[in-house]
Amino acid sequence: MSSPSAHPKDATALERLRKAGLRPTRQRLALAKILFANGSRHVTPESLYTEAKGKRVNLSLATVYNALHDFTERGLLREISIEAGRSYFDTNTSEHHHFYYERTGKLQDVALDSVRITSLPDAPAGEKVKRVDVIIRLAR
Amino acid sequence: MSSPSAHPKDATALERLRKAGLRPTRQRLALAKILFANGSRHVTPESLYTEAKGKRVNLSLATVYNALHDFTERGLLREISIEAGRSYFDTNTSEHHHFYYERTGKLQDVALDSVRITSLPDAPAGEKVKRVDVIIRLAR
DNA sequence: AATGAATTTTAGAATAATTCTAAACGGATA
DNA sequence: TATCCGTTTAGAATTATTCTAAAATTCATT
Repeated sequence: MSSPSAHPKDATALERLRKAGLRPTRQRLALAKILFANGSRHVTPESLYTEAKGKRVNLSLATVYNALHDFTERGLLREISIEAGRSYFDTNTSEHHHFYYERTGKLQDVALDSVRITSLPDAPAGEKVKRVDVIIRLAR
Repeated sequence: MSSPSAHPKDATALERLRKAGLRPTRQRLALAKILFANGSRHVTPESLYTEAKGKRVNLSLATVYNALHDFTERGLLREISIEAGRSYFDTNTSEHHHFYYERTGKLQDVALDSVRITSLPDAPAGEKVKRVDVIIRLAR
């Protein structure tokens, strides 16, 4: 096998991991390449695992869970909870919102400025607002 | 044992179930009494099961799941998904939002009018906006 | 290139939440 | 009261996720 940096996109994945302070292991590099190759994506651990396997990446499901959590902790991903019993990870870590297609379970980004929130309650004493999630649930 | 309607609150629970088209079984009545006795509440299947057991209501966890889903389908409850792997049910079915205390996993209602949303994107073609959920995540 | 310490990966077991199954039960109606 | 059909139940099954301890890999140092 050639070294990872022989391919153009590896540099990006490698840089990302380096900047995040994560050791660029073969598995993390492969996952980062899949996740950040194109635009914004939403994956579940299972979907990412299947996709990686499909690309002949040899790794275990536990590693996918580990990587998704590590990436999230280091700010490379954002976790979204929409439905009990299924977690989603979003490669778009900037502030934004979501459409959720209830029928299919798919997520779609909604630009931050297309939802205008002009008032919010104060945070209860001793607490700070960490994030405001807006989920626009869609049905036919 | 006295008949359920011998107690004042039973009438309310009974009525609720009747109106919703749900057979007022002993288990459903007991759960409805617990859920709707006071103001707005947020329960998990497990927490409601434990609470019912504590009150000497004899039922199984599966029944709690069944009842929560039946109640939700009939509009008596609203399901909220905040965290993967845990579902919450809210006795407040009117439109409103939530504070979510990440540390403790507790939910708190936020009045509809304390969050003013002055613009929303159009629903994608073929879809309708079913609901807009705003979750204000709190941390210290 | 070899060494070694620390981190990461892995398979499989363990745990947790939820759903399923099929039998027993109970509420509604005649 | 008899019957029908929805409901409850215990326990098994399923699904999602985390844990565990051993093996492998990375990275810094020789």
